[in-house]
Amino acid sequence: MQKRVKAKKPRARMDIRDVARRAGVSISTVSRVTNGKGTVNREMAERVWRAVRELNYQPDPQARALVSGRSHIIGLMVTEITNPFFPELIQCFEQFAVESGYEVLLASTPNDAASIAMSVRRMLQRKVDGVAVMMFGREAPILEELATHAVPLVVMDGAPAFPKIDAVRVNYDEGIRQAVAHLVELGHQAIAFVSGPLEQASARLRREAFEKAMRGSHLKLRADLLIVGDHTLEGGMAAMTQLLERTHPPTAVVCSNDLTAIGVLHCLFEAGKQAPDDISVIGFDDVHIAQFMLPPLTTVRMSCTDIARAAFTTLRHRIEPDSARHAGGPVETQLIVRQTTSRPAAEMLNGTRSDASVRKAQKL
Amino acid sequence: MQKRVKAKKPRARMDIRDVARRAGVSISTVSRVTNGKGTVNREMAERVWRAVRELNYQPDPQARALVSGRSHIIGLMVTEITNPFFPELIQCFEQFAVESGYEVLLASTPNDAASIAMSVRRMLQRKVDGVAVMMFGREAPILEELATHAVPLVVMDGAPAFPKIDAVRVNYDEGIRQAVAHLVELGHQAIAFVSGPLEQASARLRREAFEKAMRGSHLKLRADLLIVGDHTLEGGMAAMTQLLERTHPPTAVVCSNDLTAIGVLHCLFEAGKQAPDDISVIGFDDVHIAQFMLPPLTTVRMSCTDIARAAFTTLRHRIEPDSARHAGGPVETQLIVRQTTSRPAAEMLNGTRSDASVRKAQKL
DNA sequence: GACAGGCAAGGAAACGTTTTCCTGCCCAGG
DNA sequence: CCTGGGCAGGAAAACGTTTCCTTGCCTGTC
Repeated sequence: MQKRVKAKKPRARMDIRDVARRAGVSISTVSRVTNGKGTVNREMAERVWRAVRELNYQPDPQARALVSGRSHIIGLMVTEITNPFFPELIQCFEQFAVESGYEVLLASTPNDAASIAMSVRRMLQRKVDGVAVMMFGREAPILEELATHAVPLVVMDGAPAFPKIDAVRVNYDEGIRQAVAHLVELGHQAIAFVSGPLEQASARLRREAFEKAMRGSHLKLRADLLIVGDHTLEGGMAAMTQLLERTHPPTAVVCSNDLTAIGVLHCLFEAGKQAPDDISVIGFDDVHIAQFMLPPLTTVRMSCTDIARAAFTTLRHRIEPDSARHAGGPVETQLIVRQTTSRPAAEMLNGTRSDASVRKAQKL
Repeated sequence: MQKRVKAKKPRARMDIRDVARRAGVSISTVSRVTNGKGTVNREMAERVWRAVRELNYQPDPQARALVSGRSHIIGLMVTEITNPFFPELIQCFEQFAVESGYEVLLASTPNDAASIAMSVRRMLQRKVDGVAVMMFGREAPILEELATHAVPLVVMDGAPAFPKIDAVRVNYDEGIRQAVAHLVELGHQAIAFVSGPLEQASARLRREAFEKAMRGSHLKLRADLLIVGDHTLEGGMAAMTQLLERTHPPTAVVCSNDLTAIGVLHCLFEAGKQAPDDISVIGFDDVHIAQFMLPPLTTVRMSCTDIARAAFTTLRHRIEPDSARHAGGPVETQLIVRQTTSRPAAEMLNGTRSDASVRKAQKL
């Protein structure tokens, strides 16, 4: 009776019962063997594994989840998926997850409370084992709801919004310090900063890093050169427009992310100016496309692989306390000098405006 | 006995039994009501719905999937998630999916056979109700394996690789015809085309569209101006490098996607030239960032919303035959003229090379 | 030598649904 | 008046696992 004589439908998938039958053991034993829980005889385990291989048995995740309560799915919540940094991050994260036998459920929500709440609901309903969130403005409601349900959580871009929440720590200070130092060395004195939306922890942290860096130099921090943007291309344009209207415009601007910097570059272009001749520009993230800008963008690099790894490892450690905890310190950042920075034009130092071509002549 | 006196753990989630009890009906009735299957008394249905609302009952997807065999999850397989067109597409797709009560399982695989096979396995294991694939080189193995398991499938970028597979149709011809016509009108005669990897259906289709468009003009199609690229920034650079080495270089180049065009722009920059003065450049996709290039990229727009909608609707129609089928024809494409195209420099028409600054003078 | 204790393995309950089967019931048609 | 058929709704089976409980056996200790 090993094979049914009149098997009407050759069942698509192998059952745990099939394995048990083939190995000549009970299904409990098969379960114990495949999950590595409990104690089993060596030789018997061997038989089970062989049967598993021969039948190409793969347990049904749904059934498994139903009884164990663990879905082996990790939720990944992002806003602004349009920011090219995110796809890179998502890909890395997914890779780590898959390697460890997890699946990734994506929620790319608009940044309004209603959508976010909806996404959280969906995650909860699917019984995700953990959630990684990226770049939210107001993460409080999420954290609350997820915490209520005891879902492990990690925020990927900075501040531990609540003491109990894991966060991957990023050393924003160093990269931005390098950026400012680089500009100072080139002779800049009026340096502007275009931040992201300040509800975002990462945006706040970056701005604070800038302020710290400025305090560390001999330069004074001019409040009129601190613009709050929104981490988008359009935001970058708007910010630069404001900056150009200042009576004493900056000679350099550092941006909270690359998208903003690209927007700034574009604004300059529309105003008939360009980096670095008229104004030096520095971005943040080192998105892949940054080096293809015209001219290639000087920016601060932050490794998405590092962030993804840190996030996943921390999360996994919460889910399976036996797994390795994240080793190593914060994710480091580092200035990459390309071609949007140079010495400020001489007359700009006096705070007067002038025509770019004239300045070029002077530089020669 | 409505409330248990000594409820030890207030169960996190409401059960179908709780609803049944509260509504004073059997669980079968609750199931029938919430799924809209079978026939139920109006007034009784009302009672059930009220109980559902009051208890905030949400059925457990795992249990539901276990018995019904349908997971309400749709797999989304993409390669090259780095291409900024994809995030936009993903977001749209997810939105449509969520609106219809589906979840999206993301698989952003490298483009090698092993990874793809693995992703397919994962999808199968999770019992996805359908799969949408985007931009694969060799989709054959996927299609085969998925077809074996009778999983509905839609390919999002073009050719119906197999007669039985759904595909969202895109009218590549029109946009590219407009692009070529635009260049012809400006007076270009030597027009190059940088294609994507030809294993990709969409890349082939776009190239054929270009050939068709050229045949439709009085221009002759020069084989030495047909470069095959790979849809990446680096590929665009490499292609332009080749083109510049031609004894009779083109005065205009149309690219199979925006990334390629941006690579081309960058190559020009490194060679001390620039669009459109030295060479006109046209992209394809109209990625959001295209308009922020310096100068803003002339390109062919293809709506990611349209594609996502078409893909999801077709897929859903396969999954639930009662749902609406996709209405409307192919997704249309359309030239967006920005600033990387202009009349060719006079002396370029003779096929000689010259210095850009000299040419600028001539133009005045 | 009896008995406690641990270990290996099987049996069966449980997880939360959908779906099949079955039982009344009402109504219409002969 | 009897009967067949459809409809509303309940009981129970099924889905494929994990996990708890039990049993038998072996070992070491008093």
